[in-house]
Amino acid sequence: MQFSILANVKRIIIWYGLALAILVFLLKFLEYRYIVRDLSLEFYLGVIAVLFTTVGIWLGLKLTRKKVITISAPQPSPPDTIFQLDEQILQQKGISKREYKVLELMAKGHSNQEIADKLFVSLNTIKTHTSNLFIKLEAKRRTQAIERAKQLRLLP
Amino acid sequence: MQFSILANVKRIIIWYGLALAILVFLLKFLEYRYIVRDLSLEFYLGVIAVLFTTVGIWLGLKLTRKKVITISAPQPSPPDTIFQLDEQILQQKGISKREYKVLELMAKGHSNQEIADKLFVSLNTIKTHTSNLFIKLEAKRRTQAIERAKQLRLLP
DNA sequence: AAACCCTTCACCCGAAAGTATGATTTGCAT
DNA sequence: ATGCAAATCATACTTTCGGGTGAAGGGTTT
Repeated sequence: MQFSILANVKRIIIWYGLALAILVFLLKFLEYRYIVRDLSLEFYLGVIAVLFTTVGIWLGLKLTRKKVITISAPQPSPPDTIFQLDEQILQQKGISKREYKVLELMAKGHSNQEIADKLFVSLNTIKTHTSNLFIKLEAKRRTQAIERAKQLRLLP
Repeated sequence: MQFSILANVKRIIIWYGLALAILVFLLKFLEYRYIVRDLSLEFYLGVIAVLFTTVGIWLGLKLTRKKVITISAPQPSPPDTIFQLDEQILQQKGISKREYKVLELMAKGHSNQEIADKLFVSLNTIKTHTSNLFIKLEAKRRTQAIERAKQLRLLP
């Protein structure tokens, strides 16, 4: 929500006053022409109340529109710019193909065991790869390695 | 979190009618006692209008706060690179401010201890936050939580 | 006042991650 | 063939994570 609230308030007040004036005029007009005394004060009050409650609700909604939630809006993830791997940096950092594969799976949130299963190697092998990755990416943790890799355009 | 809308509406209507009745009574009473014809119809209308606009705004706020009304607003997500946090999803997932702060620092590659130091709280507190985050993001690991959060547009 | 959420913190325990070191095999280049 | 990097695996050990549970205080809503 990026618009001036103050600017809008002024307009709202103007509209508010205008609506009120028109309404009063309309009622006066009707009162002395057609309906006259058939309708009691209670009726008028009711009409006004309902009308302005509606206005109020509308205002309330408008003012807090940002808080309205969406029930189902699954983001179809990346409509982003097409990711282009920077292989130069890959070579520059001395990251091998296998290590990069591990890095990818790591970034997807897989555990070492899951990566091992996916690549049909042992857990220890993955540990070795990750350890080497951390050294080459100057990271202490996998989350740090992932962040580093994204900054280096090694990951989308 | 869903709850009975109908039950609330019934109560609101009752209160609404009651307030209206009381107001009418009050006005009638005043009309024939003290103020009488000094005040014009316009004045009454104005008072009623303002009053019920207030009620309306209050209602609007209450309704939106309770998330009863849902208006889907699927944003097309402009091709620019500026990250726009999707607060709707944040609320939808029930992620608190503190939890989000932790999530941010987590995504930057910090350990729980580092996050604790940065936020001046204990390690155990961060552990609680992360645990709750994993539940809310349906993740088993921090790397998975980060990946999930990025897909949900909660993180750049 | 009661119910509820957020934030904070604690303790325990098991699982996963990370460190260090060493070994074997394979493919590729000198 | 020799040397070397890559890939594989192992053992042992430390650190970090994560799950489960409980609880206290502050704030808001009912």
